[in-house]
Amino acid sequence: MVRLKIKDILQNGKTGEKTLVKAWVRTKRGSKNVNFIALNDGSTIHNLQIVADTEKFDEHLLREINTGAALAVEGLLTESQGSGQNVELAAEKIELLGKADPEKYPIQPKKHTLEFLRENAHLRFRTNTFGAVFRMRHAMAFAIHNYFNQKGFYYLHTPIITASDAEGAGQMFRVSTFDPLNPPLTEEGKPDYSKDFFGRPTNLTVSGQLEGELGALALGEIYTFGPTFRAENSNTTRHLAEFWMIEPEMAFYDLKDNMDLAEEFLKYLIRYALDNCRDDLQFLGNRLSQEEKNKPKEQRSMDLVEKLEFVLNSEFVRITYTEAIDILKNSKPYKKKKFQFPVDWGVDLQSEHERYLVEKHFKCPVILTDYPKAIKAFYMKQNDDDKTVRAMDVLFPQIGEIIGGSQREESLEKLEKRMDEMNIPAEEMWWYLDTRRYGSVVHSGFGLGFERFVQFVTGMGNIRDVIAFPRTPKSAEF
RNA sequence: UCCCUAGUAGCUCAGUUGGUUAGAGCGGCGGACUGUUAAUCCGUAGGUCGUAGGUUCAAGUCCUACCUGGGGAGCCA
Repeated sequence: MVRLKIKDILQNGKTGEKTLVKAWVRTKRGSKNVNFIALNDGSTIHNLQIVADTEKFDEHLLREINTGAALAVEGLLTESQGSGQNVELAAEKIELLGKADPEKYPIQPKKHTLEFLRENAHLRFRTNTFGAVFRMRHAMAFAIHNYFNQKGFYYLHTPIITASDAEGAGQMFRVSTFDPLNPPLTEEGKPDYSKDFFGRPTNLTVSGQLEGELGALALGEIYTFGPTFRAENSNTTRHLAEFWMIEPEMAFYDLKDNMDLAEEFLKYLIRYALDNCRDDLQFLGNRLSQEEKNKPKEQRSMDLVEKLEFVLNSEFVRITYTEAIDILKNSKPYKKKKFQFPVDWGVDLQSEHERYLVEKHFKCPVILTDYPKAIKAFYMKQNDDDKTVRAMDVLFPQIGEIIGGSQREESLEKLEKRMDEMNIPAEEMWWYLDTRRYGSVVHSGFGLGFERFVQFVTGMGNIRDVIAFPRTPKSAEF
């Protein structure tokens, strides 16, 4: 007999049909004559109710059907007499596949805090919340590939181990096969990396962008989607030491094309979520408003589905950094000295400033462009004013910068000059500079932090709750 | 890394200005109940009060250090 997924049973199951399910017990209730077992197999947020007449089954077996246990149940699908569900399974055969000791199993049918579940990350998939989050995470990953594939982008696998730290995007994790207590030494007494595995110092990648550009300048449009590593000692709800990033890179795209793509891309993903993840979104939305129901009304966030629809239907505001500074300088919080950090042309915007622009002033996603060159990376296209570069940051409500990108500098001369100014060793980057040497063209790209996007779309407040096994400072369990 | 905050039963928390045998709800277990919806009712077990020092006649409560969690900031995606 073929096992059916609970999602299919609830959607297409016909009453009167013999049905087999294999799943885990969420709750069991019952009286003398009948037991009700709520089963979940991960295919949907919804449970299938099993009805077991106590006289049909061994008392010992029924006693071992506890929360967390795995069952195979065969029976007739019937119309439900109760009000919580349309159909239920009248059990004829129950096999206990794996028991779960109720004295020890940590996930009990009660409200658990996210912090507790994080410490039980190996079992938290079995909760409604994390089931919904990880189904949605999958859907978003799938939609990303879908989007780029249908636009003719190629999925490029850039290296995870890299010898260049040219991007300077923070601290890197060293990759080495040396015995830390006893590395081969040079005559000066330093570790002799020429004897290490790669014959040179190597690290885990902080970005696939530079390699991505190499691909784009031949294949046309590429994207990367892979793990990224930062050894920063960041302890926030939006940082991980290991996270996933999407980095499209496109030949012949200028900054406007880049912005258009970023906006269309984000909207595609949001629409995909609304079209394909309704039940999970509904559940996560309800969870959120439950959590916030004690907050004063003005502090509550918008309903999750409403928020997604709002972003989908709004046009992202596009302004320059310089215009943003003007707006901030004329803002109420600035005049009342409410901002903690200074606002002046040339300084990087702080999250309080970004949040003001997005949440208070424009009340919709904002794309900021043309930042001062001093606060941006060496590879960004320099404007004719000699002060700014063709950078773009997409700012979202609540999470701030979700996308950072730019048009890339295609002039070899300008790029070399800029690298020299910023003390970036051009010799080591000969392969990158070769793209500007041979057939250089206008091109652009951006990076999207996958977990931050999943946070946005699920409404989860802490980034550690949208990745299965979070890696953060002092934390690499599981 | 900095600032704030917390660590008491499996979980969520209470524990008065330091003062006898450390409490509740949920969960667990036992029982009752003719279809329940995280069911309900009755009963019951369960705690070296994060770790190490210190102050005191007396520390869950005060002090110091460390560990871990959470919130905010910085760095950034």
